[in-house]
Amino acid sequence: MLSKKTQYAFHALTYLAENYSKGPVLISEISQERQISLKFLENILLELKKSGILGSKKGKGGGYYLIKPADEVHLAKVIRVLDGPIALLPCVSLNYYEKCENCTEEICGLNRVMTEVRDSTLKVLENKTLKDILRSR
Amino acid sequence: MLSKKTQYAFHALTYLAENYSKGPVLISEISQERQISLKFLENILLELKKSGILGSKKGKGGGYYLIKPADEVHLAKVIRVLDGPIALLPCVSLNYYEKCENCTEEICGLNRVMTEVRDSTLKVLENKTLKDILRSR
DNA sequence: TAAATACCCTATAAAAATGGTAGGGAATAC
DNA sequence: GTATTCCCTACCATTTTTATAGGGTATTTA
Repeated sequence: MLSKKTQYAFHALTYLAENYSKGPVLISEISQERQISLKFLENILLELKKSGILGSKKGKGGGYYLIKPADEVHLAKVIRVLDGPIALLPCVSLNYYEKCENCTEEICGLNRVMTEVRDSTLKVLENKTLKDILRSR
Repeated sequence: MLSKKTQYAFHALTYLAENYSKGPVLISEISQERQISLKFLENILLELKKSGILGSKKGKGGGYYLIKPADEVHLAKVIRVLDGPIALLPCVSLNYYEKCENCTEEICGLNRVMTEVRDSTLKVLENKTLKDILRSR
């Protein structure tokens, strides 16, 4: 399951996408509109910024904004930034790979099946973008 | 990611499948062969029994055994028993559905996409069985 | 250049989930 | 009736999750 953090991230990002033309948006505005605890949201937006999804501007008239248009922000990327691996096992993760103990990948049947699961999940998440989850369509 | 519990369950179940002809197998034997803490494994096997995947026999000559042949035990079922929902959001879970707060499903874009993810994941996990993850093939 | 604005960063903490342990109870075989 | 083996409940330590607090730093504007 996706963490609250990731779910909040999606809510915040769609809000930013829907208000793209307004320029930088205040954390407090997103917090109020999407009912997310202000300080928690602050951390989330910071992580999204560090990962290159958002930009920010300080001082009056500042706030957060999408660096790329909504249809270039892939859902898989957002999940990876906040929740980490999408795969069901570390040994089949593309971005967070870790070797299994007590299990040789070549002969491990679970490894084979979970690779299949990963690929079919990514086929969706890497081809869907923020644009696909906007409210106003 | 799958919990250790679920991963151990798969290891135990494949061991039982590979020794299907032997009849009931001791917890302690599975524990040793697959390097799983005895008491932790005990809990796992009990859950698998309660959910109808395993049968058990007490007293001398007792142990745990698969109720159905390996190719009738679907991976999705095992995951659901030990880890709960397979879906990425409660509001798209088939077996553990919960309504979202602050979000109407009809207009929620995330709901639509995560339903797609769920379906593509289940397409794999509901069609693969223990037989597909055995070591000896 | 001072004051207001708004993001930046670190630390802390409560609550929940995870991973594992303990010990006696109940059924079965001999 | 005794040894065997699963059954069941409770407990515990650690980690992760979900926040909260509070000051720091950069920017704008007057």
